[in-house]
Amino acid sequence: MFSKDETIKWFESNFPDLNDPKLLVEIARVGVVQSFKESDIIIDFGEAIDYVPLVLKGSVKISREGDQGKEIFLYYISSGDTCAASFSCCMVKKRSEILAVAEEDSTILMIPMNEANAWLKDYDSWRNFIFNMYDQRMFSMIDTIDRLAFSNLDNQLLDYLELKSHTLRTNVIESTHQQIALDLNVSREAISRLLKKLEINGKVKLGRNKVILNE
DNA sequence: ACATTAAGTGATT
DNA sequence: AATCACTTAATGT
Repeated sequence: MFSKDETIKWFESNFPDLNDPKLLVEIARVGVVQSFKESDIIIDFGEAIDYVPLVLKGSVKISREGDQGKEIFLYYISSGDTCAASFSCCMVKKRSEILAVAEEDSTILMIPMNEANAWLKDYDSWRNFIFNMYDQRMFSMIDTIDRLAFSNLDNQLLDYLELKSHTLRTNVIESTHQQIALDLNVSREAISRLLKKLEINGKVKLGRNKVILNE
């Protein structure tokens, strides 16, 4: 473990935005430093969350429980981050919707949620910090969703259609699936199946030898 | 009507 | 995601 002074120093270098001296004193007063080994479970599904974790060292993988108990990766938090989800869980006094596992050996400063909550109104720097975290996590989640929802080829195909439509100044693209497939170096079947999806999603309309790009 | 070519589909790896 | 094998649909002669 680490002394209070060491913790504060470490804290200051990792969380430069939290530089309010009074806030640092508070953090030192109520914060508890905990160490985790790689793949240790920090927060499990359904566990009550009564503290906000601030990562001093290492990194933590946050996932959600999926359909058949499968883990769905949400995002990583690492030095200088906190888990936005844990905070929202605290606020509504719910049990954990998420699973937090140490990705590597990690050191985490636990802030009891009562304090974390009170600081929101007492310290601008704390409030900004938490809101920034929400913002960042939101974007990193959107990124991961994008990667899951659309394979490279989806976007490639849409780009291809849009480019062609733009250069030909028409949204009716007269080419066969086979031609498109050749241009994109994939099999004809792959194109047929993707176009079908795009049609179902209302992006295009299909006809023989043509693809009509919707607005 | 028939042949040809394009597109859709399921299975397999 | 590729390949295969097959079906179904559209189109030309």
